[in-house]
Amino acid sequence: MRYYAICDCDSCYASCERVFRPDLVGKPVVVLSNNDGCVVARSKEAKQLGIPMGMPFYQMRERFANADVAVFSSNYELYADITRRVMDIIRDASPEFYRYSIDEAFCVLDGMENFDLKEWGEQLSRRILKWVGMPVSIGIAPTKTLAKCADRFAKNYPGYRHCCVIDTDEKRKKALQLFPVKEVWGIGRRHREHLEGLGIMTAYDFSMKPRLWVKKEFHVTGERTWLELNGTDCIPTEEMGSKKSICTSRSFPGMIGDFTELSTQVSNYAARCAEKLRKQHSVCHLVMVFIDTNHFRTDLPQYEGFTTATLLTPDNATQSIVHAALHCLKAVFRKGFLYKRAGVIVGDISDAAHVQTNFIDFDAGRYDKLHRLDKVIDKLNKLEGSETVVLASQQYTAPQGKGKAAHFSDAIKHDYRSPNYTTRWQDIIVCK
DNA sequence: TCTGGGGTCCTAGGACCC
DNA sequence: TCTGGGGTCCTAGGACCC
Repeated sequence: MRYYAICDCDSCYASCERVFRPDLVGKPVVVLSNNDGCVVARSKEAKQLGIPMGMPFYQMRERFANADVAVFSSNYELYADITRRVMDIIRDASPEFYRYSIDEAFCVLDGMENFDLKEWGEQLSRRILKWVGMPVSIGIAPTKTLAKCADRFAKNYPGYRHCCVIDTDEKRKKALQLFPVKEVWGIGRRHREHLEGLGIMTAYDFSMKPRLWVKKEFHVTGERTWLELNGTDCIPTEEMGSKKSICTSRSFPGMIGDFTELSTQVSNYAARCAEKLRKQHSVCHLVMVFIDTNHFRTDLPQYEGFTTATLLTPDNATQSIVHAALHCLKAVFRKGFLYKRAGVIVGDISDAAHVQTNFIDFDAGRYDKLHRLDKVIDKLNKLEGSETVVLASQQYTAPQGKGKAAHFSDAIKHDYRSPNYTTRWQDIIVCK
């Protein structure tokens, strides 16, 4: 019998913040989205206070102060570094590893027939807590969906000591009977409404429905979930290959009506996409740009613009992507609206090693130059911090002598950001 | 004043082809 | 009155995930 383990950081962002703030252990902690917009992560204590996910910060500010909730702006540099350390430990401890998201990884536990899986999981969780300071829960079962259920038990009941194993049919049935159907991996809001409307409340109720009925009502994805709950392993362990599309988008702290200012933002997002492409050794053929007005401001005229451009030759050079994105922006921009959000998506992604050069656009010298330039820029930005070197179009100097050129990162509000303890020398902790 | 960001897969329906 | 049938590809939108 094959087993899967899901290893999942508990309240990941909040726990990352606590790694260097042990005084906050046991206290409510929340992490905010970009621009300190809304709550995107909560510690267990914050959840117990009834703070909902996605709640706008400005509506909670007072309540947070009263309840002594520690508030942090999101610090993805810190979270990326802490979780990388966690993932390294999991990778070392498991036969086959695949990272599923920033805070989760699946392991395929082949060849561990002689191991006590419960003991293995408990040890791994203890090791990560000791070495990195991150609490991790582990669920182990014959399918990924059941492992996710087990993980939930490991998280919610301290008696499991951070690891829950479903390895018999009795345990499976008992777990599913205690498990609300809406919390099953793969059951979202729409399916939940549908199921609960039919009186199907637990994962067990769902698992007992006839397979054909499930397929008719919930299509192949619902059928897969049903099979997995019944113990049939059918969600493929995909190779964490290259992404098929890459998106960089932001909401602005205020609103932007000026084309030049907007084009600075779009240039930055395009440059980020190009960087991400190079990092996974890919090129894209398609560049897409969208701009949206603030849909909360129903008193203002609304507009959502979206347009695409195809590159003559698939590419990942910053200059090429930025050029295409600005071309899109010109096409989609309408004067007279105040924009709140913009983004660049690159799609039709393929391997950089197999680029077919287009004859019309054939200029090997130009490509070679751009790519060498990007290599140097990437290196400098890695060494000296991102956005040390940027294209001119990424720099916007505000008119009327507002003074300083607005940098990409400066455009985002983050009043409660913690130091980058592990990635910047100037932020390193000093013992006094 | 202030309301996140980044992905995947599946399906239905239209365009188009023979 | 009578006006085929079957296949593929593409795209928009829905649903889900973290």
